[in-house]
Amino acid sequence: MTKTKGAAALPLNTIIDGDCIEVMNGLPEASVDLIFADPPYNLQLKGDLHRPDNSRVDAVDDEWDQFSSFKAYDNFTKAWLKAARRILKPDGAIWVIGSYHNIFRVGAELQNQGYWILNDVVWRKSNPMPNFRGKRFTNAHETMIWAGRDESSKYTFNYEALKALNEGIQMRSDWVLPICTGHERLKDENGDKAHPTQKPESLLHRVLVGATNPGDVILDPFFGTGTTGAVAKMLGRDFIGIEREAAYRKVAEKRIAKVRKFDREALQVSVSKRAEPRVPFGQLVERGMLRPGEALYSPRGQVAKVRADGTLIGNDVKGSIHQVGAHLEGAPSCNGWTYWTFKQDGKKIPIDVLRQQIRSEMSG
Amino acid sequence: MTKTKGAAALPLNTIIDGDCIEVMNGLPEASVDLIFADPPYNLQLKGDLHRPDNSRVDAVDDEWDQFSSFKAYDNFTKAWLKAARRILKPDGAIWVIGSYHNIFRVGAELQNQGYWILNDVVWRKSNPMPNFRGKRFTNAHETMIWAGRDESSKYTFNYEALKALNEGIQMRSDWVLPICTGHERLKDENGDKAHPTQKPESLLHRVLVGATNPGDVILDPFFGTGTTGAVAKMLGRDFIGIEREAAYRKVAEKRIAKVRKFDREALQVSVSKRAEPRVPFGQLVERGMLRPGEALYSPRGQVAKVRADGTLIGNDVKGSIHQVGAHLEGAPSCNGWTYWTFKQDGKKIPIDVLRQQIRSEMSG
DNA sequence: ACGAGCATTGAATCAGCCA
DNA sequence: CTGGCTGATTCAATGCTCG
Repeated sequence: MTKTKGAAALPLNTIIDGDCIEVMNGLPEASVDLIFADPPYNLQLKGDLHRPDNSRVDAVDDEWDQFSSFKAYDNFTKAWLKAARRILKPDGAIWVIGSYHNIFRVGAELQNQGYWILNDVVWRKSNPMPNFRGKRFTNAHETMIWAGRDESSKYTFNYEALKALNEGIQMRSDWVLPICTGHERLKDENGDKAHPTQKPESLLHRVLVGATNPGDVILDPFFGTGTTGAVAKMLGRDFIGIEREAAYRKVAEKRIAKVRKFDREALQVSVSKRAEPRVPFGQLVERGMLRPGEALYSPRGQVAKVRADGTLIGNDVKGSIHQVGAHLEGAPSCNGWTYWTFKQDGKKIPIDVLRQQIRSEMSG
Repeated sequence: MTKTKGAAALPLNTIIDGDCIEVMNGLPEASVDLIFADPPYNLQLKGDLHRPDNSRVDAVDDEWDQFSSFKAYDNFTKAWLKAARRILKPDGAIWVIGSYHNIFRVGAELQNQGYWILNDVVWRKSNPMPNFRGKRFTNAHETMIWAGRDESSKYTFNYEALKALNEGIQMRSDWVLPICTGHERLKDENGDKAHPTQKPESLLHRVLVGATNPGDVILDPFFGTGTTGAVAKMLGRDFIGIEREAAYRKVAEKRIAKVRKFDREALQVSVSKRAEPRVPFGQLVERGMLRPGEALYSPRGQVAKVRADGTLIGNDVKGSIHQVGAHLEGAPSCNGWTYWTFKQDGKKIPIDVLRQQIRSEMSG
């Protein structure tokens, strides 16, 4: 399955073999909604990371050796973050997960390149491995950085859905979730774990429900055994995976083939009022739900009169329902919809009820 | 009180007026056991922020937190970390606290200079300020980096003391502690907060109990109102504070003068009570214990379907497990946990069983 | 004295559309 | 691109007032 964007096609729901930087550079720019990346953490640079050159002086002391290693890791980080940024849509965003070994370097480079950090999110593991030697704190968390492509990116954030996931309380930057074990943990032919750092599907579920919409394209440049792809498929999103190791690709293919998408009704999530159509106050007057000259009441009993053009006049102040409300309260702003009430059969009813009435007519 | 180290004297238990870099450069090298630093975060705030009730948030807009660019902030960070490293004993260590605005840059520079990161420790705030506009996750944590002066530093780590503080369980890298409020929060003559970012004593208590011994010398280059000094004195450690602002120094002096060593009451502050952890229903969905689209059954056999955000839809009503249950019963409220069952092997099982399962994982 | 209820507050990179 | 207007949005804890 592919989507065309200008001349180039987007290889949706496939796992691409290759180096993620080269592959991303071959994709059309501004074509991806979200990137989720779980880059290598290790600084013991094996063959897979881009070495700067072989100019390492002999008999370097530890400090220089560290510096050269960090330098190589930084070059690698710079390169893939740059390639990632090019293919992100202007309103796209990125998530990167890491530990203290690498996350500070990744975070600094994100900022250097102009990504705009939105939150750092702590994955607090409910069942971490203990520190056996008792020399440090149990390493019980990993850090994710969530950043928009630019400071001005209008990133996707499904606030209400996340609040619902958390039973009505807004979602915090620390998430308590167990590590990936049991049946979810993929095994190879020998019964050993197929990948050393397989992420739990619960983690990706929360990321994708919160930061994407159905039909969005999610790219994972370090696909591994495909947790991102599996959860994207479940949630009715499209994915693009990039992975160089044939063994991981094979496991991921098989895994994702088995996944079934949740049914459409189940994929609907709670939406914010912001997503609902705007109804101008004037429409209530035009429709005769409120009549010119009719009185509206503030919470403290002040009165304003409705005018034919949908403005109010009260206390010598004329203006919109919001402006007059703000003036009466001496507040910088005011939501007139929830501020004003009108009288019906002697009872005071919020004008927002009338707006809801119009909205339900529009949708139904 | 001073200690002599070679020729130079160490100004113990005093607050030094001046720029922290210059002052540290004037201290003898390799003379300090621990540094605790709470540097400016470089918040880069733009306009005003109001709460939904229209009250204005008192932002951290102090002059000392302003930097012209990341480059300027990096130069500042480089300079003070270098000065700090020089005065640390070979087996000394440093703690730095920050948020996503600055901590990645600090962490990368620590690594660049040869400090050896031991843990990143997450301070999870039990009572953070919410995200008022619903545009991001509640910023509910700050990050501390704990690093040895060198890779080879034999740093102090009081494993057993921390385990005791944690009711017999190994201390993890995430600490749940409240922010500094109430009587602990220092006020100026006008009754306003004396410092915009005063840290709680419980935080410093845990750091100092875990990473120093009685008699150790702890230096804080951004002393502020002196939480580090106050807790050091309580715990029988020596401190050196550096602070440029006369107003902060004055408050800190007065505060520390009042502190008595081994204040029992203060010790108890850090021991947290364990309540039964709250488990949101959404977590059952994220973790795959219940799948979106799956049916739940009411006692009278009515059916509702689970959605991806942990809400239910049944009989055209959407909402939490509690709300939909209450609606079906025509009741004002309903405990969804005991109300709903799911089917497993043909048998109906209360969803509360799944919650218990999660709780036992969390505590075990 | 005690409890209910209301006001206050905290390291915050906190809007989006249309003219 | 700017300016102006609409209108969406909060959790935990402390301390004070009032009955």
